[in-house]
Order: sequence, then structure tokens, then C-alpha cells
Amino acid sequence: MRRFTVYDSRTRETRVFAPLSPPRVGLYVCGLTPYAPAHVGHGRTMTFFDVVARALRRWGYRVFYVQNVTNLDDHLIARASEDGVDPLALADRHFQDFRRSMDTLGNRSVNHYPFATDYVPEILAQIRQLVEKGYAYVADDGSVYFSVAKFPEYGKLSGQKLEALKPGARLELDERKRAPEDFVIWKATTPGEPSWESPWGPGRPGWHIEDTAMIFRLLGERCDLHGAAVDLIFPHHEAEVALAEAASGVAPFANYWMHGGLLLMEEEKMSKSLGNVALLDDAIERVGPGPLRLYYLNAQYRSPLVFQAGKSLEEAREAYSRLTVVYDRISELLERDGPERPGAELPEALGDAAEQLVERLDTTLADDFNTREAIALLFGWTRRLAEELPRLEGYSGSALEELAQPYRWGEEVLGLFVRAPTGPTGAWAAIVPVALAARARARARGDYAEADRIRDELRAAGVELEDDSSGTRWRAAPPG
RNA sequence: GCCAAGGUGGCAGAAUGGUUAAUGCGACGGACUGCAGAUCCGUUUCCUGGGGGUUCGAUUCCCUCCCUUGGCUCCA
Repeated sequence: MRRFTVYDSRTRETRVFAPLSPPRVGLYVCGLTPYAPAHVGHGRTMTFFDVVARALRRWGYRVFYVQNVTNLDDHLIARASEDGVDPLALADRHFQDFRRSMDTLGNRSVNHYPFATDYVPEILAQIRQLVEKGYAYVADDGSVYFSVAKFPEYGKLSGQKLEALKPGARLELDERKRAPEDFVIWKATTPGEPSWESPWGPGRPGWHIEDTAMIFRLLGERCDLHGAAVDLIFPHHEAEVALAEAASGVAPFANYWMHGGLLLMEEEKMSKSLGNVALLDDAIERVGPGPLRLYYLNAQYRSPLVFQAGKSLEEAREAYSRLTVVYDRISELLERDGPERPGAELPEALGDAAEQLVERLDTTLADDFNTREAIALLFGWTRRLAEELPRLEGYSGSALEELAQPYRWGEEVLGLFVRAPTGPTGAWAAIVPVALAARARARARGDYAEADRIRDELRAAGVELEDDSSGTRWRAAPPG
């Protein structure tokens, strides 16, 4: 297992990671409440934690990655009643869309997506435990509240002081609560809402408790890594800490807290309630998964990242095509001729450099997931090989494999370079070469009008041609 | 007001108590090309919010001020 460090927002310092029971690592990331389509901010957070899981697995840890789905809450109920549909069905539909987006983006490292409503027995058991221990109380209407005053350490994760919280603008007064900072963990339901039987009457889970109940069930009373974006530190994660540590009596609940920076929409947080949302699927469709991942991972994960509507994606697309030019060529040659293709072996210095670079990539990422620096190293490799571009054709399959190693690393760990299965396939693969041969003959006899006509027709059909010294190559036109 | 994270070239964004402050985008110049595109090469030596302090040396450490963003019970 490779040693790595991680910035722990609980202790506010960068710490060497030590799993509770190596080599297993329990990773829990707060997923979303699927009441609307996912936006590019969700994409950033999920892509980052996907890289965390990929890296840990590469380094020999056995990661169990859980990402919950809050498939029932006030938003969902409100939205569903507007549309006249069932809230659980609405959540399910949006979650399926989210899964598809994640899949396209290359975020496939989650082992389990538990739904809140599938853990009602665990949630009820934890609530009962909290009531018995005196941390929670039952209100007149059958709702159950967590009594923040009973957990004096409340505020330790976010650095908030309870006294400072009281004047908080959004703290609602509610006569069912004993104190304004108490939060609901079991909501008495009104008729028509999905509800479950409980010792306190029909109700549904509050927000924070689903996470602790799921974690206790799936990962244990403590977990190794708990993550999400920073906007969840307070109150959500603070509440989780209180619930979990009160219930179990064991601390710390999460050994390491990781909080990713937000994606800002032109200097302002993107959020559903502000309405300044760029949809994730639109971004994927516009530039494809590779450039989008490059954009996300191109910044330190804790820094805020400003999303500039057109510009950010355009720039990422340009940068991505620079980054992939050598790897694309290597992949083409290997695909065309197979790994046994004959040719020159690699100069020793270049082979060594490739090997050393892979090691350096791992150590760079092991420094609090410095994806940006790793990407800079990959650009450096590309710059070095770019000069070899005309000579690539002459290398053997194994030499090309060696040159590709840093890119393979980028594929495995960062999820870059995944080739979207779009563009001309099947019949195209047979027709295009015929057209190219005809065009080559036209060019040879100086009939450029004919050559350009062929090129234009292929372009209209979505095939871009590129002439270079070795002949003409073709590819699917980039999206957009 | 309180709690956090930030402020680096035209732009996006790294890093570091010390020779030319990474990388990418853009721009400019060149190579290649029938043209175009793609690609390659070169240039973009005067970029670390203001003010103090510690130090032989600060962009980095400390203090302070200013500004931005987030949180202060909807949020990835």
C-alpha cells in the first residue's frame, strides 16, 4: 500500500492516511438529492472522489465506496406534487439519469448507491438508540429531534460556536423544538406523503440521519474517509458527527473528512435555488467526457473553480487535444498493427524516463491528490514526445507500449483518454479509405477541385481529414 | 457580525524559505501544406492584493488591512 497524505478538514491539517483496518478503506461520499438534473458542480465533486477511489485501488487499498441517494425529502415532495407524480418515482428517474451521466463521464468507482428509503429500519434503530440515551426527544406531533445541547462538542467540525449560531438568519423557530438549533431526525408525516410506521407514529427520515444509519450498517461505526463539497460541512456533516458519536460513543466518526471546493458560476456559487445552473449533460455533450474531466482535475480540488460558460469548456477542449495528440497516434498504431508490430526498440533514456514518470505521477498524486501537478507532468511528457511524432511510426509495439505508460496511468487513475464510442464506425471504416484513395489520386494529378470536393463531402458527413507528411488521416469531427 | 477557503501573467490555474515562478489557453512569429486544417518549433525576459515584521534571502512564515467566494439549519 502506497503511503499518501490527505488534507483533513476535521483537524485542518494534511495528514498521512492510515486506514482503520488495512487494506480495507471505507469511503463515503454524500450523493445528491435527485429532484432535478445534475449540474456541472456535481460533476466536479463526483469526478474528484472517483479519482480518489481509483488512486487508492491502484495503490493497493481495498476501497468500498458508498454514495448515498436522498430519494425522499421536502424538495422532492414539493416538486413531485407540482408535477403530480410520486416523489419516489421522481427521485428514481433523476437518479437513473445521474447514473447515466456518471457512466459517460467515466465515474464508475462507486460500489454501492444506497437509497435512504431502503434503510428505514436502520434509521429507526438509530433514532431509538438516541432517544434511549437521552440525545433525542419526541415532539408532540410524533417528530423526533436531536437535542444539540446534549452533545457539547457540537460545532467542532465546522468551527462554529453554538452561541454564534443562535442569531443565524435562517434558524427557524418551531414550537415543537426545545431549542432552535435542534434538528429533526424523524419527521411526522402529513397524509399523502410517503411514510413508514414507527414507535412515534407514521413518519419519514430527517436529512442527516440517513447517512449515519447507512454508514453504521455498511461501513461500521467509524469510517475512514468521508467526503463531499464544502457546502455540506455545516450543518450536514456537523449533524452527522453529533448523531454518530452520540449513538456509538466512539470518536472520531470519520477518520478523515475531505471537502472539495465548489464550482462557481462566474464568481457565484451555482445552485439550484439561484437558478444559475449549467447542466452536466449539456457540458458532456458539448465537449465530451475527456475535456470535462481535464477541466475538473486541472485545479486543486479544494480551491473554488470558476466556470465560465463557453470559455472554460473551449479551453479544456483545446488543452485536451494537445494532451492527447501523441497518445492518440500511439493508440492508432497499436490498434492497426497490434502489440507485436515490428520496429525499433526504444532508446534506453526514453524508456527510463517513462518509467520514472509513472512513479512520479503516483508520488505527486499521493500528496493530497494533486491532480493538477500530475496533469502538468503529462503535458510535459507530451511535449517531449511531440518531437518524436514523425518517428513514432518506426517504433516496435513494445516500444510504443513503454511510451504509452504515463498515458495509461492517466487513463487508469484520472480517467482521462477514454475514447467515446462515437463517430464513423462499421460501414464508414470501409467507405472512408476508398474515398481517401480517390482523393489521393486526384491530388496526385493536380485536380484539387475534385480533392476538395471529396474533403467537403466527408466533412459534411462528419469526417474530418488531415493531410500530413505520412498521408491523410481521418477522424470523427469533434462534437460541437 | 461569527466560522472557513482564497487573492499569482491577457485568461485559467500550480509550486516553492534560495539559480530563468510549472502547466495549459490565448496572442505573435516560424516550419509543414496545392489550399485548408491539424501538428510541430520559438517568443510572450518587466505576474505572487496593500502595509508592516522575522530572515543573509519571503510569493512561501508571522501580524494587520483590503477584496472575493462559501457556510451560519435547502445545497456536490
